[in-house]
Amino acid sequence: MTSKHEAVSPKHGAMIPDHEVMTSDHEAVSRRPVRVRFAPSPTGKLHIGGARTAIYNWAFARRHGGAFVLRIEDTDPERSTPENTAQIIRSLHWLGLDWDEGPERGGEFGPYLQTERFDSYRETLEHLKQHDAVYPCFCTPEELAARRERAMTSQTYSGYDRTCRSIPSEEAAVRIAAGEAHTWRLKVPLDRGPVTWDDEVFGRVSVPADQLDDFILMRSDNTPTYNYVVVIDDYLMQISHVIRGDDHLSNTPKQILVYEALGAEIPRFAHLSMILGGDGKRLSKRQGATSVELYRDRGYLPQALLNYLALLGWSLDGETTLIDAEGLTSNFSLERVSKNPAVFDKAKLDWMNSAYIRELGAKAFVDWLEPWLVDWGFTREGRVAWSWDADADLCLGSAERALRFGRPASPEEVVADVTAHRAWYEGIYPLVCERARTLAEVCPMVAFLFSGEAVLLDERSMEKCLRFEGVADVLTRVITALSDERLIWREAAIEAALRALPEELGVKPKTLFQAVRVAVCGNMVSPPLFGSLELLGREHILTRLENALQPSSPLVPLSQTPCPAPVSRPLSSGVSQNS
RNA sequence: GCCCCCAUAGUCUAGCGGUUAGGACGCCACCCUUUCAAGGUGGAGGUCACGGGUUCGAAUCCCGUUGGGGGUACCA
Repeated sequence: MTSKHEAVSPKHGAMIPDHEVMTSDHEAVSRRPVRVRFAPSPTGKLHIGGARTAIYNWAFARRHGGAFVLRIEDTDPERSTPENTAQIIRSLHWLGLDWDEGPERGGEFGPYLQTERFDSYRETLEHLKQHDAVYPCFCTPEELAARRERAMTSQTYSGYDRTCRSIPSEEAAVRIAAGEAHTWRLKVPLDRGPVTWDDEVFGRVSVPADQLDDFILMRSDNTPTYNYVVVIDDYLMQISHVIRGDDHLSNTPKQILVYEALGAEIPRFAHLSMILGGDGKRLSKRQGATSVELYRDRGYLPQALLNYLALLGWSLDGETTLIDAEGLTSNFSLERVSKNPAVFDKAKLDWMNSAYIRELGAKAFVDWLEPWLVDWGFTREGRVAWSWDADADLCLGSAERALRFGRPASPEEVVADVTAHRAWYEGIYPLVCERARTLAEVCPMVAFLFSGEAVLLDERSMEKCLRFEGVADVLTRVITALSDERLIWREAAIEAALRALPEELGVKPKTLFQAVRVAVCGNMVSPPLFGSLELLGREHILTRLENALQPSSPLVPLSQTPCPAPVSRPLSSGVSQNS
């Protein structure tokens, strides 16, 4: 770094005259090898905004054949945990992102945990001391706070007043030697004009010189501050483009000053506007789900979340709404990143997720569904029944209102069943693929397939579809038709066998089919009837139809004592989506 | 207080001096239909935040105002 000290002009940005040229994507990547990083601090789970930042970095790196680095900013010992780091990495993997360098993976610019890089920060500080770019400050936090408050009320505050900057270096050395507590501050050049850079997203940004503060690089406990370490790391890791949240926009001029003090080449900056909640405020836990993990647990597919987040603040052409990882990595550009803060719209995510479910295919669908089947304890043996309370909306998939009866299968039993009857489970896909918006909705939608010979009948549905003059005749005739040994138990054949009946019985098709639907599925809203009949099997169908003939016992002969609904998946993490 | 940034229908966006302001989600209607969906067709919804300029012509360029966001820490 010493050799570069004189090499770079402090007015780095001024060398390129034309604003347009600077913001063009081509120019942005032609300067040096593309190396970008995502640098979360492990103080919580991967936030939806962080995920988008990661996606943009990743897509940018892949698009330009550059390197994508994962760096963990764990310098805050109070809030950082290894568990959070592991969790963030898991979420990034789940989203389908991969990186070239990072913790666990390694790389030639490591280590990638900031807590393992303290030596670099101290070494660099020595370098800055030698170049007279920093000075020790003996002001105590209390003094600083008092002065700040005073200046603030007189409306003149613009950073540290530089009291200690005028202390002669000999005197400072003596005080340090005597053990006096001190921090190290950046000596901002007094004759420095405004700090200006050309942001890849925001364009030219300029901050007046008098706002530039001699901020602290090294605390009195000899630990470095964020605005210092981020520069050292980006510099040492040879990051070419810093793509990050717009909450760092105001930090950028400070950081540029550190680059200049170092004589280091200044990377390109691209700031991403915030993601807001429905109330127009910054997305926070109060407004609903904010972590990637929570979306996974709510039944969203990573492809859908990736797609949604990618388009929340970036557009390919203003027309494209569905774009996969491949499309993203071959088309992403910072030029088309929006400056506007974006409101997170769950309804659009839901739509997108349903679009991806429709494209999943039966095989992949079962893979995704298996954990949910485990949570609900569903096996073909059919020992569980579900019901929804009468006030629940008559729509598919309202798991929160579910009551469970019977004895759910153990996870091992479920997995074994899915493995043994793969084809049968794949048969669920066509029943739900055009109906389910999330994986979480699937199990309640097809619960009637897992209660064996019986099903819980919804009161309102019985009222509407099963209580009419002649219902017994209708169901009896259906039973006869379906009992026919010659009937091949396939969807098409079942349909053919039943199609003729309404006319024969002199009832409307709807009357007959809805009666069968309620008797078999327990509800007047259900997946397609004939496919459901095929999957359930002739025996159970006939039993259920006969049960429906008994007006006195509309409910199943299963235990009618509810047992607790599953908690690990659909109802996990309890935060309600009230936005 | 001071500094920086932003502003196109409820939401995400296209637009980069001349368009009937385009697309998507959501919403409404109709078609399809045994339910719910999906699909198809059509529709409502924008004084392009407001006010001044520049220009023959402004959503687009400039200046104010308002509103929102961020920063202003020995947090990151």
